[in-house]
Amino acid sequence: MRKYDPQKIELKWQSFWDEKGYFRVSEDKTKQKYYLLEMFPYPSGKIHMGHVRNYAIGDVVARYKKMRGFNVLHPMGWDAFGMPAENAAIENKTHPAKWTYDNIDYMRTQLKRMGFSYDWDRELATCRPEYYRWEQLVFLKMFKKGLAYKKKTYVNWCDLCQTVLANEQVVDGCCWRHPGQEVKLREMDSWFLKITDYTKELLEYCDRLPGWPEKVLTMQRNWIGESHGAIIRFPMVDFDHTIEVFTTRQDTIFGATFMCFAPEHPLVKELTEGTPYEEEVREFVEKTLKVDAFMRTADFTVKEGVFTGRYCLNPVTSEKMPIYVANFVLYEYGTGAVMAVPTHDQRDFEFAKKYGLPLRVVIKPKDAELIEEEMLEAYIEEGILVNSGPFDGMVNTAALDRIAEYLESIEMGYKTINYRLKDWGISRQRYWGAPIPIIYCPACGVVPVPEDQLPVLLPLDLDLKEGGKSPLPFEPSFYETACPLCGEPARREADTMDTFVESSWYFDRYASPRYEHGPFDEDKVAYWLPVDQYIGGIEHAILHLLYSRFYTKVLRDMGYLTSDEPFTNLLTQGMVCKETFRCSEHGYLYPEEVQEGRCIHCGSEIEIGSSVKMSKSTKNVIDPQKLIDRYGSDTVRMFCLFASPPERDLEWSEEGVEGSWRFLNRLWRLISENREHLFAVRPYDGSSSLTPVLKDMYGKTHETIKKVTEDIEERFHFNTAISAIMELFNKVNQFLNTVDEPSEVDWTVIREAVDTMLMLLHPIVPHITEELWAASGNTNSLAVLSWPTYTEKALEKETRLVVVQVNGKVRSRIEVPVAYDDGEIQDQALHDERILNFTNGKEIKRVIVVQKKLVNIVV
RNA sequence: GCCGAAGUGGCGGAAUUGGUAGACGCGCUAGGUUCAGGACUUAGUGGGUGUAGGCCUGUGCGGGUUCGAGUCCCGCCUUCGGCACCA
Repeated sequence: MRKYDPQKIELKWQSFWDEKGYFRVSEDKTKQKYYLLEMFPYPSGKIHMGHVRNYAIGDVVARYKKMRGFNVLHPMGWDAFGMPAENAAIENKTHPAKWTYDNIDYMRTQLKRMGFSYDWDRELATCRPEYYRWEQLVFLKMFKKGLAYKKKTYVNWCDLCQTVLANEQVVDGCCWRHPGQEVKLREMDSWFLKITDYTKELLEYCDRLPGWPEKVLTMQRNWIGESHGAIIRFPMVDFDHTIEVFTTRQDTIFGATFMCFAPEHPLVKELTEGTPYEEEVREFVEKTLKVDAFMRTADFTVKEGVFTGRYCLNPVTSEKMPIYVANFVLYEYGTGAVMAVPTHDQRDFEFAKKYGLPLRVVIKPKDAELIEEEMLEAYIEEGILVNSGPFDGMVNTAALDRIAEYLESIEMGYKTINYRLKDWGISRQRYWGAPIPIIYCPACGVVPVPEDQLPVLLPLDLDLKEGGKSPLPFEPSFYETACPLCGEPARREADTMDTFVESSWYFDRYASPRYEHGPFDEDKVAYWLPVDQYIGGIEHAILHLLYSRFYTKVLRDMGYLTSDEPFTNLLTQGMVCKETFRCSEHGYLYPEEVQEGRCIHCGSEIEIGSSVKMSKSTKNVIDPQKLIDRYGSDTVRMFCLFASPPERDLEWSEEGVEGSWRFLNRLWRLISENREHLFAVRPYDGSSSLTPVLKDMYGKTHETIKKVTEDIEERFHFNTAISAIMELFNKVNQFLNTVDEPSEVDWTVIREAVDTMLMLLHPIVPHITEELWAASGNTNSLAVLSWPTYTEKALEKETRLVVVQVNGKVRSRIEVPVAYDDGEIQDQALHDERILNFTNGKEIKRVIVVQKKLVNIVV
């Protein structure tokens, strides 16, 4: 046989699998289904190491499950709408559609070159009308159910994106796509999806997803942000309104001495209009809103506010409380207004001190007094209620419920739960997205596009505008239409949907991707869904994974789906990381711009930075295509799986890739050099008796099957699975190195070991294993073969190793017949020569024998 | 501040239920092969110490439980991730 030439054999087997159609699946009720899905890629241009790792992990599981007899659905598609396409199109003077479809074509060949076992017949791209028409249909159904609505409100705006962002897309007060680009609040008309209708279920089901990492569930729980408290009503003085406030501290109600509004609160304008305070309040509101979200919400920002000239009444003390507008009150949280209790809340305390507002202690420590004038900070510990009427003397935490009930009895409030989660803003003022199927008629108002007029096509014959502004509102051929109700001229909605809408249901569409009579063929969806195993990056812990859960529940309630949750099991793989190179002249450098520790542009010494996620901005990227060209995809796959367990970050290592390459070459040589011998015998079947060395190899083979099966099945720990196979390989190799002329029986045992290795390695490195499998005389394809099973008999041994400790320290290891019981083992251990050195002349206090594995002698 | 995860050789990482710490791979050292390099191959490789059999020590730090602790308990430290003027 020739030497290992991955380029040749990999292409050969890829077309073999393709021609045989091994990975095309249909609903087969006689088999157990297994839906394995990796997060679909954005067609950014070419695949990166993150994709390779994600899809290598998924492919092992898919191929393994197939070998285990499951009917495996393993689809692939493209998350194809989104801004990068527009930006690239403007830059390269092309069209987002062309850019996107070209990228898809290239990336598809790359994925095929990796040998992933996808059912390519199910491929979908979300930018195709055949896909987004159903998204528009579901939107209309949501609109009719009141789950999609439009409102004018303050939204997050990114200047670079030229669009609105959802709350989930704001990270540290900045745009998620543009770190450092501060998000501004802007008052706009926007479409929202009512995810808050499902808040409780989304939260409750966090406890019913045992297959999800605790980390992701915690992040989702945090994001939903449940807090138990009460709504309290404050009647206003000389103004016909009652202010409602949410608080978790209703126990402090007797100490509430003033009220604060968020600057965005619509009531602020009403309260001050035409009063002497109007001007000052307006100035303050404007000034505060100009400050970006991050600075405004930083805890070092000084608490500031301005008096509105209005008062309300404390519902339990009837005391007059001045109403302020304050920068620290968040409009998005609670009701946008807070009751201020300066004695027991630090923010309120600072605010009261600054503006000379009254303080009243209502909680005191158990064994001390608190005097308002002497307080230097708010008292926030547990304590005893004082100045609280009928509640005096109670422990404040115990009084929470009682005070809520009291407020309820006087109709001044009620117990409630508040959530941080807000409705999902999906309007985007961008071009490359799915049009929102709505028409505005001067006479009839907001009118949904009739379902039989779907899809509302995104026009492709447009020129993009510099800076990213959408051309849709400027394109009469798009926005000019007739009202479906009255037939008069009307205007189309020109906003498109957030691309996260497309990715919230694509996994359902894979069940029937070509279905033309609705979003889903219900029988097929019922067969395949939910996804049994979902695999992707942790960065989607709240965004995509929360939206998808919400959509699943909406689609279920519309009757499309029967499952409550989209993904039964979730694996969040770690990032691929690499150190960075930096030149004082040229900034970050690509690895190829560095030679012998120097910048190839200026020759100055480079600075090596710590290992961070591979990204274009830090230029610490490795192009997987170059690796494939050099080593083949099997080596790349193996490296990704061997270097670390999937949930952990993967540290890039050139030497590590070399190691995988060397192993595959050794495997190739082992089989090609012994091909005739292997070819001539059948694998050992366990019937004839074996020499101890051969019995050892036979046992090791079956141990390896057990270990690898458990590692893949139970833990997805492919790194240890590969280690185990390497151990078996080393054993076979060592045998061949020490025995000059192996006998026929020897070869049968070797053949079994080699066959087993190829079967176990197949999901990891499918091409080389197919080639070697065929080369050693097998006629069937590994891709459709059954996963090997181990026999208990093979694991049985004649002797076992027992560790002997004296006072917990290992002093000897003895080989005993397996038939020995604990007493016989103990006896032999006590008479062991090495052990006698430690026990001679000492009193043996105690001897512990553990599971025939270990003896500990206490002297 | 709250919540979560993690800390093991020169490096990536093993040790699944408390029972041989460092599997497997990389790197390194020495030898073989080679004109040389690479590739391949043999042996070694936590630290300390001894001519040697060996001994001592060792899983972030300090305690504890146990015959026995990387693993369990208590108290810290560090790193990473999430949430956070959340009322």
